[in-house]
Amino acid sequence: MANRYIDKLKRFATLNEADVAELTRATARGRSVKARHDLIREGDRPGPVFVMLEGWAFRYKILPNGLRQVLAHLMPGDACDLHIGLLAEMDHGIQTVTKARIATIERGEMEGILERCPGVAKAMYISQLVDEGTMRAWITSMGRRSSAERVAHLMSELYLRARNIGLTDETHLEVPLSQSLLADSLGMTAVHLNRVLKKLRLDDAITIQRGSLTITDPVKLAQMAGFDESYLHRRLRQAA
Amino acid sequence: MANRYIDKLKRFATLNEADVAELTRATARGRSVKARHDLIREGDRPGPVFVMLEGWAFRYKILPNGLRQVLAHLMPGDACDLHIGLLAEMDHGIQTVTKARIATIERGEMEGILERCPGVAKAMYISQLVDEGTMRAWITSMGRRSSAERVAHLMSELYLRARNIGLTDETHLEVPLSQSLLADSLGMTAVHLNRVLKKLRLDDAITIQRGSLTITDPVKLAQMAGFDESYLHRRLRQAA
DNA sequence: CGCTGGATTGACTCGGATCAAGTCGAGTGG
DNA sequence: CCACTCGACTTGATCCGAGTCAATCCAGCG
Repeated sequence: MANRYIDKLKRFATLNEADVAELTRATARGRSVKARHDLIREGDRPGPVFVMLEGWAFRYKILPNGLRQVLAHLMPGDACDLHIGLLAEMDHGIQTVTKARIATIERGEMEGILERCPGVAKAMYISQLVDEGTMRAWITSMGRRSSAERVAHLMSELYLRARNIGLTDETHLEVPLSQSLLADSLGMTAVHLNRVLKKLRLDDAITIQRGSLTITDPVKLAQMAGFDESYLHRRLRQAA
Repeated sequence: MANRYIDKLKRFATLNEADVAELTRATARGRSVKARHDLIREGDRPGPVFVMLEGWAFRYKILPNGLRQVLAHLMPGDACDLHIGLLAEMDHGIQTVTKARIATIERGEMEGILERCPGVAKAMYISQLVDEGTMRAWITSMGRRSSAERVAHLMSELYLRARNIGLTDETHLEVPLSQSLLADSLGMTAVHLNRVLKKLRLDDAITIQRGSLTITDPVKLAQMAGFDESYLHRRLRQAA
């Protein structure tokens, strides 16, 4: 059975059989969760590390005035922070978008894995660095890109990440995110997002319809996004 | 002699004498760097982990069109990513604001410390989680707060972080950041930042003059920022 | 004493928010 | 099978926060 988490970690470091066995064991039990369910809420005490096996989720914060900001999208193979258990409480919530299957790894077990399997530890740390790079890209987008550039950039990010885990065909990808969720990801209103999407459609860059994203012109999209894919770190340091 | 890095780590976990000795040794040699000097540039291959002993610096990205986005401010006691060496190249640069003193810890040495000193490792991981929380707060600010709220929020962050390392008196703090640097931190223009600062001054919330920040009304400031200081994690998990 | 880089202010423009109607599609129940 | 409903998407009209452009102002300094 496919385990996208292990597949993803393999992209970051060489895993030997023992590593894979250990990871397979740790993520064997997956529980199912329904759509729009909070896996954890802001203020909660962190539980075990968890890993998305199937389905999408997102990290978010709610401001006192009720506004929501999405902080990251989690797709199959993504995990929360490795050391999440060190903090007393969550500074943000994580909610599923779709039905999902989630594996949880208890804190002690995670520490054991990091200790026993240096290859896995390396892959997990790289994965975390990549996630941080994505956050920096989001800050940059929010601060210094126009709304059309922001949309193009997010779509590029989602497309490339999905492609890395085999969720795309040539130009096409299932994106189960509503426009209001996308708007809350990009720091704009749903109304304005809708207009930007229309413009991108008319410019023959991308089309989103019923949860299905089509990249009409990848080059144009990447250009208008000012997208630098190196931040998703295809170029990893080779040496040990 | 004061070592703000060790002081800061002590806030996150209990360090025994061996831990302190190890850290003292590792950060003993500090080199001096002049103001406005790039410690590392986007695209560079990461070198050793480094730690700010004195002075301020900032992480930043430059977009193709020349716009700059500041991603984080580093003050004494702050460090770059622990595992920075795992990546092939930097996705952002780090530049000093003022003259600074920097300690560098080679990769092998850092691995040794993480292995030999679990207390230090824990403190460093918590410190990194706090930095990530700060990034999430920035994304939230950029996406969903008005410009005045953003300014108030950043000033609250800087004040509290500075207070944690003993750089403030009651209401007062040296902030060596120019208005254009602040504007690039907050995703706005220097002109508009200037107007917002004026408004905050007239509202008797804060005053900035010649690099000196005065918090006139801390309560008002925190209120208008919607500032939740728990994200700087004063409440850490107690248990081992 | 004039030069220079930051800070400040004013006049004007524009991107994106807000407010207000619809429209469309997938269920749901009669 | 069709009317009803509800949530998500679209579109238009208007408003306002923030950007842009362009002058100063001011302190520090060679």
